[in-house]
Amino acid sequence: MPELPEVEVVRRGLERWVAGRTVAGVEVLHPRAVRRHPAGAADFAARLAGRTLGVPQRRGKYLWVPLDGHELSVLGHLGMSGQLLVQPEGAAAEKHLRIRVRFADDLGTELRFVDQRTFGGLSLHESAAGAGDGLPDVIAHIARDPLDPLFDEGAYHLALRAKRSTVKRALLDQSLISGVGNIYADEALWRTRLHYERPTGTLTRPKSTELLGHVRDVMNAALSVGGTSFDSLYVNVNGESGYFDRSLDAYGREDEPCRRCGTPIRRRPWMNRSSYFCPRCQRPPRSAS
DNA sequence: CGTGGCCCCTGATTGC
DNA sequence: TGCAATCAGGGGCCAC
Repeated sequence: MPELPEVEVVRRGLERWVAGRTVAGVEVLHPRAVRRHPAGAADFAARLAGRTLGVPQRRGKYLWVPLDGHELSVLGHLGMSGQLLVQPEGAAAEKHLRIRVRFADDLGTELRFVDQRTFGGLSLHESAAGAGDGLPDVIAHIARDPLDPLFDEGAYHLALRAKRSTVKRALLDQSLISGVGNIYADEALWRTRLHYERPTGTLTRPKSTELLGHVRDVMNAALSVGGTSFDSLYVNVNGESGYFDRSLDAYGREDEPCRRCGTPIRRRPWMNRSSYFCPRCQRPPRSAS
């Protein structure tokens, strides 16, 4: 489940259902699910067993759970199709169940990492130097996300202007601003009336500020209704869908009328994905088609 | 060095 | 019905 709002929904679910619990045993059912764990599946399982889970944290689309002592954290990324589910111990295995975490208590539930496309995974990492929240060292280069109180807006604007790139690429650059993916990038650009290929160097400070405001607004709105779910692939830890798909203005609305001007929304192939935009509200820059 | 292109994987859907 | 092509909320890696 991809972008910031969906990952935050999962983080909250983990905080409620697994924080404070002690791991009894771990089963890795697919090696790709722990490929970011350098020492391999057996080491991952062995080092997690017996540890107590702290309060889950998130930066952008990454989430991590500090272990007791806080020198080590479980890092998770959902990729395109990953799910973290809290299931009854006896529930039938999901088709794409990759990792199972059993607990040493009698609550009767376990944590499952389910991932159809195996782009996501779990791994164990040391905490970055000076990070009190157990931030794993391997994601120290990921920028703070726009909902983080410590997000440095001034530095963000400067870095954005310095890029020799286009605005949507910059929004998706997780080292510049994290948590934004294809859906919320298109939504924020629509709200700001910006074309996705607008060169970053031509953005004025007010326009850049407006775009950032829309990124925050659309993410907060999505978060308040449980995120965006088109299908059962994108659910919270209890398997429930969010409702923000009903509120999307651009993403997935090809040929449907723009809610501002009625012009049909267009879809263009872009970076092995798609960009959705209103051809009237979001005029392309001179150099682009 | 940044930047852009390609690849990793499985499954649903569409078109011939 | 069958098969190929296309597409999907991500990011790492590697040529330029």
